[in-house]
Amino acid sequence: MRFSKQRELIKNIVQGTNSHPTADWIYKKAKKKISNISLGTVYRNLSKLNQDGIINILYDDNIARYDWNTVSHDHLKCQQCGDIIDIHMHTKELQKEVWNQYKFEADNVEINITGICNKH
Amino acid sequence: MRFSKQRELIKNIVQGTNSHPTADWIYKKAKKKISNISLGTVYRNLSKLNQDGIINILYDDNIARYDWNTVSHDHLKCQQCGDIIDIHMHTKELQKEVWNQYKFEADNVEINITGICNKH
DNA sequence: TATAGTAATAGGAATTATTACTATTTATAA
DNA sequence: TTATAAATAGTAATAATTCCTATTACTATA
Repeated sequence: MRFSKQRELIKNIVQGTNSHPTADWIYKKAKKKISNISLGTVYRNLSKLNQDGIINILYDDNIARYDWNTVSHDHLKCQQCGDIIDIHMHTKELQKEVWNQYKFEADNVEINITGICNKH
Repeated sequence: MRFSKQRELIKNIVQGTNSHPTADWIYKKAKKKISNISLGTVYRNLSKLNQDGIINILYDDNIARYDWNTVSHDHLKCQQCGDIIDIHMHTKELQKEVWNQYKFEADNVEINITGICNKH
């Protein structure tokens, strides 16, 4: 992958926040540094960075959000403030269970939990 | 909730398939019976039926799919054929765990597992 | 039963999110 | 340097969803 300052900026923006930003949020932030950056560039690079395992995509209902954390894949979503909190659950047992029960070869297990976070 | 033949039809379409259809699929199917039904009507009624607990919404990446099965909330998604299989996992322990670890009051736990199903 | 008032519903337009296309620019390697 | 392949900006297209206003189902009254 060839270097580009746009991609570098986009990567830094994602890696600089814990807020699981949307493409649009990243675009607005990027515009402050490169004023003529295009939204297409943002989307293209986000998906490229994801393909290379540098960042992670998660889907909050029907919109894509981006996460620097490529290890833990579970999330708590607060229904009151909308915050999304990264957590790590032990999923190996679940993987075994779906094999035993359904003969399904699990590759990735993702747990999304909604509720009320400890700020309320 | 007032009766409408559009909603009745939409409910029957969702309840008549195991394929976790998208809004667009339901719309096309509905058009065969009510040719001028609008996509907005389909969306509105799907979300109304969901609010009333008659059907269930699940998100396959960023597109909404609808499920007659309002009990089991976990899914296996095959990466080969795209099929989505309803399963039921025990999530009470997970609920307890997030309370103990994060003081997060879990309301709903949803597990999405991707991999290869037993047809391959 | 017929009618009038009203709130829910419908269709279609509008909005939002994402992807595709193309002419131009830029990073990199010979 | 220069060739060239990849990336960009800008714009148009598509996809997914929500909003707006005319229409309709339902209820109470005559």
